[in-house]
Amino acid sequence: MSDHPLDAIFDRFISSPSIFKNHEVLRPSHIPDKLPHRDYEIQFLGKALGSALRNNRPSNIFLYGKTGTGKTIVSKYVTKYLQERANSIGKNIIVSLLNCVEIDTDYRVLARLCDLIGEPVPFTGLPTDEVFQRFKAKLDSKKQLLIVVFDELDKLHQKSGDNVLYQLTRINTDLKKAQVSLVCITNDLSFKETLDPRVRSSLSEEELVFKPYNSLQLEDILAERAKEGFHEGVLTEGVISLCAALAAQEHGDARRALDLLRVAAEIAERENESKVLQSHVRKASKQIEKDTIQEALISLPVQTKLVLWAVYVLEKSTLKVITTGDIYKVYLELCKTTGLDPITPRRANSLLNELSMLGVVNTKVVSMGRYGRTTKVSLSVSPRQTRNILCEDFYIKKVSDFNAQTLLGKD
DNA sequence: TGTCCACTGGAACGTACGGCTT
DNA sequence: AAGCCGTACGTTCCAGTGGACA
Repeated sequence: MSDHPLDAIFDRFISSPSIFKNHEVLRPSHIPDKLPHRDYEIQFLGKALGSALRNNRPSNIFLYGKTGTGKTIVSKYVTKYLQERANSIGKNIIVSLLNCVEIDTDYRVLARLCDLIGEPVPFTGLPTDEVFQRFKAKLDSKKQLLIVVFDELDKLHQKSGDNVLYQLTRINTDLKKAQVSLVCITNDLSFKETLDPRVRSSLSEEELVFKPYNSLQLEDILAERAKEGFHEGVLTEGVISLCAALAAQEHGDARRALDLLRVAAEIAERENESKVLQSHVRKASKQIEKDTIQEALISLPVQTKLVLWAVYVLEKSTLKVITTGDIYKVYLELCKTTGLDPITPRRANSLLNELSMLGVVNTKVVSMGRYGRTTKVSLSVSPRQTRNILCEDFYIKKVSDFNAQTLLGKD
């Protein structure tokens, strides 16, 4: 017991005090008591939803703003307190926050809402219409207000259209006891134009745009959280402002700023330092970028990985410009070697577009006149990292030393 | 000025699967 | 057991297109 190989490491955790006082406070999901620089937004939403306490159905609300501008947290902040106050006077308000990145079909939206009001439904098997009927019946079984917050609504709309939105905006005419209000959040400013006009007008009875934070405002936000999150004096001079400045470069994203600060402190702790230094923040910045890419790549389906590998292989070749045609040629060869059934060019093209959405590759549609119209593709993440991550895959391993040169030479 | 390449990207459809209702 | 339903992944078909070249 005295000479366990982990003793040295574990002892360090026991003996030296943690940098963190409360780790949770530094997560973007935490809702603090104060939200600096969002007073107006909080008041606005509070006024809009407050009418619920007076038995009126609140207007439907549209919230715009880029990522990390506080849309989600302000919504949570306001609805949480609204629920508390409603409970204290015996009113029944249910709030459902739906993240449309995960809940991206009509069926899933309704299934989630059903779960919430105590009408569990299977995750597949029922007609969507049936789920809606059940939801409506259960909801109307007593007097209550349901506030549905659609976070990143554009993702739901993109995949499944506005069917469910239409139904939900109309539902109040059918309900006798219960009422439904909608809060829609999106970071796509032009999104509203793509909605069905009927849905659009009833969804945006009220509207609010969240402006990005500037560097100073981000500092305030970080300072506020740091008070609770860290022991006193562990953040050295300039750490907070560096986090703020780095995040402000990326359109004033508060989530990013918080992540930077938290990860920087984690790195400091791992390095057995008692204080967080600016160098830790820089390391954190690199680390976060790396993690994001890794997460995106590792979970890709095999076919997508193979298409990406084709891009990688071509990037390594002497070719100056990579087009979809070349990628497909290489892809077919990769399929031969790995023994996988190839997908069609059409499908490969879709996968390439998905990779572009993820920010893994750059794509640009170009016309080469006589020589047709195609898409120029390039890797937008480090090739070395792409290789390291993809080569963990069973199939990619088989083609890890594939050389595009011979193939291109033949043509 | 018109042609025509090498695709792009929308739409409809097919298949496999888990899981429901009757 | 039969008949649906939603989801994921893929195919087939094909009209549309930007711009270098004859």
